[in-house]
Amino acid sequence: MKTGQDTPLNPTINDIARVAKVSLATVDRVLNARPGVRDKTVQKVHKAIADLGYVRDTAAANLARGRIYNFVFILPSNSNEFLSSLETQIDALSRGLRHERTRLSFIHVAAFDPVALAKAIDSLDTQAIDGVAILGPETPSVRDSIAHLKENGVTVVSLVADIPSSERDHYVGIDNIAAGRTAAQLLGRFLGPQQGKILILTGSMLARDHLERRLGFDEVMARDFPHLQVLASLEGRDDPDLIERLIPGALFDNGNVIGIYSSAAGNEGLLRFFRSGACHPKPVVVAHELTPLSREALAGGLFDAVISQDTGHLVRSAVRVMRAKRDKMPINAAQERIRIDVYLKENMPPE
Amino acid sequence: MKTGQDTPLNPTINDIARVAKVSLATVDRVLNARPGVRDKTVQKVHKAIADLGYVRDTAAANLARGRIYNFVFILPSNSNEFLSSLETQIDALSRGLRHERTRLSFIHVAAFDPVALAKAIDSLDTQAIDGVAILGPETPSVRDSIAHLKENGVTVVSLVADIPSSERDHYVGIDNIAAGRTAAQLLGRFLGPQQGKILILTGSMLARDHLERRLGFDEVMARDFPHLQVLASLEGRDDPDLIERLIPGALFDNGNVIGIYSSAAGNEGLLRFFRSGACHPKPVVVAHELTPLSREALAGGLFDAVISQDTGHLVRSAVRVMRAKRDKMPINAAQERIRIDVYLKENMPPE
DNA sequence: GTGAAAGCGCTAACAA
DNA sequence: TTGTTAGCGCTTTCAC
Repeated sequence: MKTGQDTPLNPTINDIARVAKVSLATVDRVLNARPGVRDKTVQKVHKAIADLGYVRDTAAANLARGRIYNFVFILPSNSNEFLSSLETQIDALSRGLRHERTRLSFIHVAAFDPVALAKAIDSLDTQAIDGVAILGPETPSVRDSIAHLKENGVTVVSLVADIPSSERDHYVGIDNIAAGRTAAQLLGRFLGPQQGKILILTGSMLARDHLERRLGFDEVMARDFPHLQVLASLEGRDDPDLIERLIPGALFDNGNVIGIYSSAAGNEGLLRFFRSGACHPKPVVVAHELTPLSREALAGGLFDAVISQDTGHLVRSAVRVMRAKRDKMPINAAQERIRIDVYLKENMPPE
Repeated sequence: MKTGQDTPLNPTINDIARVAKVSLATVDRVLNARPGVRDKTVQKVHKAIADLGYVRDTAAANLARGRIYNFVFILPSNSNEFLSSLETQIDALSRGLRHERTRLSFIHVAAFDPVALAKAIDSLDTQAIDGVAILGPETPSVRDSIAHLKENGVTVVSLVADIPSSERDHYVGIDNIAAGRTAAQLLGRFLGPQQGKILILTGSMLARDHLERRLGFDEVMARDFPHLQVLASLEGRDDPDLIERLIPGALFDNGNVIGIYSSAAGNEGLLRFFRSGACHPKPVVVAHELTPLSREALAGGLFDAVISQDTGHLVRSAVRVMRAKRDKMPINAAQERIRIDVYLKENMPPE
């Protein structure tokens, strides 16, 4: 055995109270940075904490506090499979967490609409809420609204698309540049030496995740596959109907499209187009997000690869991070890093 | 808002004691299936539990119990990057869990040696241990040793390679058949229409994970890529030196090897061979496990794809599962499913 | 500024 | 067979 040989019991607040020669209440005050303690006393306590290597037992703390964490997810009101999966996961986790003093809820805001998003954020009751997870565009008004949340002590995480210029505490989602690079690599390798054009479906130029994917995609295409010509992005606004209408024209105008990178939501439109039989030979397709529809497409050979992020992990991670930030506890970076999942029909998870 | 609208506080044992008209102690006895309660009383309590929808607060329970979970990992004494990563993760998690009443340790057993494994399991002090995670071969003696653990109330999970014929409580690891299928798909797609032979490096025929990978690999090769000829497995016993010695002969004997599936540990040997410059043109290579060495090979183009399982997830999942089983709590299947990660040089996680 | 004491939800002696 | 009571580690009144 290499670890856990001896079992020196962890010090408790009783120990530090004893060592610092103060009462439990005082230890608690400095632990929680509450006012009304003389500076000298604070020092004494901190010294004892450091000397004993004290780490607070959050489970016991929460039990005593009777605290209930209240977290809100703000999501686009758009309807697509990825979002409903996210919502399903929130509901499921919410049920599981009812018995761990944590309440989750979500609200909807018009997609790609920074003004509506800012308004929704501003309308939140900062007194009643401990943390907010935001999936939406990055604009000055959104940044301001986030700053306002932070001022009022609310923890903020960005979800799926980062808002790095804001004061958000953490970003929960994949590295979208790397995701775009991965898509390019797959498409390029699968196509082999043949020459032709690549069509890119995106959602909106306002969505940071979509932009970043395109960036990464172009970079690898230019570097490794110069014989493939990447066309301008088709903006589908994550809307299946719009996408279905746009595709035929784009394909016809350009000719010789041998690959498609569907980098946003709305796969349904693309699939409807394929199923109409209007496309021979079928281009190699790399799409995003594993959903019932994309699974089927993968299984049936309509999609060749799907790049995905696990919505369950996304939601669990957002909640863990918001809790940790709230408790001023450290987060485990490795556990919270959302993986860029690559799915072929062979490694799709069951169900 | 869709969820968490109202906040009906969860019932506690006080509530069920009141409803069932018994004392706290009796409720506790029923809850923990302790003896010495009249059947009729048990019924009453169960009814109250059901009526109120009571769910035990494990955090409070553990606090009161002062219980310390003691979990042991049994790992091959083999030295390779995957195993050391696993050990690093165990150590790291162990440190993090010191303050959550959980102690982790690991012991080493000669690799691919069922007798040594069974002996190691038998030598465990079942009184002092709450759970064991086992990474090793599946044989009758191992099964018996596991049965013995179970009889003594120890939770058992199999790790990385399943031992389905035993009474293990859970398997923590990837679906190795699907992993093999994925490798075949990648190799086949990357190679395109060219004809040639595929070399397979395996560890040991005793290792169930290795066997399953080969199974899945062959299935997809036969179905989708009949123009590729899959050779017999080269048994490298996860030993870099042995592998380096075996490869040249295998390549020479067969000729026209255009793809390699390195399905076990010991990538180092393969890489040393490549770096000796003895191989032109370099075959397309799909390997297993993301490690410092395989990262480098991926980045440098020596490996074309790496199939992996996250050792951090593996360890965390094993611990969560052992804890849940110990507490007779349900596990979240989705969270505990270990993903088959596919890495290209583009989507390697940082560091 | 500081401390004493009650209590969060549960368990475990010890009595009865 | 059942109940009483004193904690687990921490927070939070309410006094001093």
